[in-house]
Amino acid sequence: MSKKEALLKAAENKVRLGGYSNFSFRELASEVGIKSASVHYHFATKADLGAELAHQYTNSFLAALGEPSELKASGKNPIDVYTQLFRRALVTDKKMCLCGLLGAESDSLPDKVRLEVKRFFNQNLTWLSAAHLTNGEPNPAQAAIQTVSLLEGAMMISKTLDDNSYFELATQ
Amino acid sequence: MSKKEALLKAAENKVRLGGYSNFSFRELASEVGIKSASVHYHFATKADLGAELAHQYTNSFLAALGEPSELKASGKNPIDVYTQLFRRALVTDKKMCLCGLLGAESDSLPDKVRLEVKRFFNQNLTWLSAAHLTNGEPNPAQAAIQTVSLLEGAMMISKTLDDNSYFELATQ
DNA sequence: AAATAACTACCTACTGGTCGATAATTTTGC
DNA sequence: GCAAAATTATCGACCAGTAGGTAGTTATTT
Repeated sequence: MSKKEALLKAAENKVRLGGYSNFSFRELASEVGIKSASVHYHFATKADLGAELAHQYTNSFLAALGEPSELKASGKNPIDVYTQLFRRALVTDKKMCLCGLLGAESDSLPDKVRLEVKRFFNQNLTWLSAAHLTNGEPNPAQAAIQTVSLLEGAMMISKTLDDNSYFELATQ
Repeated sequence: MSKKEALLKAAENKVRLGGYSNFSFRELASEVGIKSASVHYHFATKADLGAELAHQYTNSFLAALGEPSELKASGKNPIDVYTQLFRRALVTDKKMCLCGLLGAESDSLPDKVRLEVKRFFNQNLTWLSAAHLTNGEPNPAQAAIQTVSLLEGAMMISKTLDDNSYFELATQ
């Protein structure tokens, strides 16, 4: 893993625990074994780092999902696959969704970061609409916003109450 | 309004836009017309201020709701009343739910603040369970976590995408 | 020679928090 | 009724620590 990748990974962990202001160049640098000034070589500003982090997070997230039509073709319910991805983030990583956290504080985010968070949710809604459409839902757009809202909310509350059974109950 | 109340109000506005780290003693002080050192007279530490803020927010929120049984008795659906309170926060205040935002970053919060955020959700779940029970829901506890999850999630996404129609679609 | 990736040293701004002092007010004891 | 004591609410000055960011330098690799 390159230093740049290591910096992004370290930043992701911090942001998913406490938001955009929960990481500093000094902390990231010391975690990957360089100096804070060197972080500026890889990312000109903190906003650039945050934006690239959200961008790659979105890409990884969508890549992990696959295509709704292909999931359906292989006998899976794409909504279950989507739910499972959130569950893994909560249960395995024990962390919030990166964009769920950044979205909550989006009013105070630098423009380029906020833009990437918007991209995350727009892409998710597109994916979910397609998924609900293949499931024969009468109103896929509505089902899409309801699915992602429920999952983001249930994740946040389960984290807050430190009890994953709330997530299970909400998604059951 | 006393200086202390003004400080809490100023802090609420900041936190609801960008979380716990989005306010400083200096900012609050200058907004209410005192010096930052004087803020420490009213609140020993930042954590104390944050905890009292979340505590009062929870109390106001529950007071604004009223009792599920009384709402039902006066011909209202308590779940609609609950939804309406969230809608008002989003549409009128144009801000996130204080505890929705703090909950998302609860891993990085001082203990006493996190405790108050937990209290908010525990009280909300109790209220919602009672409300769904009066509505004759077969599984009130499940309906309760689903209701609050959907509302918190829809609020966050509507804020992020800067389009309240997502909230309307999700709650319709 | 140029690009890459790091460094040391430094800057200004801001953070939460502490200190002792100072008025103005309120409470208490005689 | 009044003086002493205590409480309330503020201040300026200061502190150590951290923030993001910059300038100029040094190796290493291409």
